[in-house]
Amino acid sequence: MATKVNSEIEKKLAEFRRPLTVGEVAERAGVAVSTLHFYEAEGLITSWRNSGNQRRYAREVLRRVSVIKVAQRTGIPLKEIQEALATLPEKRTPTTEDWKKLSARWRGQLNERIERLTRLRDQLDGCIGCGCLSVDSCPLRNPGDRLGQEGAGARLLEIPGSVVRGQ
Amino acid sequence: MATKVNSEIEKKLAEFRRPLTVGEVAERAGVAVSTLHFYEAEGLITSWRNSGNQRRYAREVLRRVSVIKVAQRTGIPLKEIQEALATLPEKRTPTTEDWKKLSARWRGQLNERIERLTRLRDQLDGCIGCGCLSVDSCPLRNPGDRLGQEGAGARLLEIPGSVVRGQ
DNA sequence: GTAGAACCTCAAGTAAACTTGAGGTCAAGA
DNA sequence: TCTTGACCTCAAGTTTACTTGAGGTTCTAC
Repeated sequence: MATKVNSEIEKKLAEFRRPLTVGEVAERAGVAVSTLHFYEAEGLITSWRNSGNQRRYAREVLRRVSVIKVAQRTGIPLKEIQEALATLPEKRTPTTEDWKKLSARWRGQLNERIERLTRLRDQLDGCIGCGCLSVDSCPLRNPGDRLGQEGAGARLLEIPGSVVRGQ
Repeated sequence: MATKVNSEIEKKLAEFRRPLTVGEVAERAGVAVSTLHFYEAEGLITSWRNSGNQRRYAREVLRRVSVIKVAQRTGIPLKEIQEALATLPEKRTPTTEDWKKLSARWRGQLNERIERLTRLRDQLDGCIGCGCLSVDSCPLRNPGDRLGQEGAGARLLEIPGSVVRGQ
């Protein structure tokens, strides 16, 4: 009897530990299969291959993908996310502590973004309609923080060239 | 004597009304010349040509460019900025009231973005390090607002395909 | 054992917002 | 007049984060 119960438990354990296919990861993580291919190529996640050359994933990858998406929503570019993830231990499965460090790292950036946007909103209220926008002293026209303004998109657009040489 | 003073004043007025070249606009607005070409091609600003086919700008363009840049920093994509600017009167020079309408329109969006980021930060604090990230009930993994998340970059990245079919 | 779903690779395409380059014209000062 | 800097056009390149497509293999269930 006991052996029967044990084998049941083992079955479940085995199922739980069973590696995931790309399709499964895509489904559960809510991303496209092509995205997983892409993340792997960029070194954000890893996998191994089965005998037929198909990708297999450890369950841990689900959390990784979640973290990637959360970080992206805060406006952090993939490259930075990759760097942050690279600080996670490779040998052992990352612990709660490991993840918390990442969280702390990103929380600061998020706060900065929020502050910048808040300042911008306050200035927008007072500034955009008035005459000062056409004058050099307007805070909107000459923001102190000219680099790394806004998320991946805007950051890309404001660093190279135009802003460096002007503004 | 009076005529001399008058001619001085007229000189200054003429100087003030003198149309600007691309180079001048670029310098004063803090953008690259190529950016102005680009904005013009996209219908964000206008110019006329002199006899030698060079662009000339009304001074008003400086304010327009400022507004464009401010709007961009709030995370509004150029296309939307173009649409908003298109609501400005073409015949007369836009008044303070005209600009205020734009400001109001964008302030709402800015507020939304700030709120979303703030929620995200609060969730990040409680969530990323805990176990719930791997579970479907985690707010970070299943944010209620899946569309139009974040600025131009992220919005682009989250609308098409992957998210629609998953998450 | 075979159909059909799922997977593989690699190249190319997409979107936004510009920049860079080539090849040529225009304007202002010595 | 001549040189040099500022302009012009148009095509192509850049970055991020993926997606799409073509052409081919593997898995799974009947």
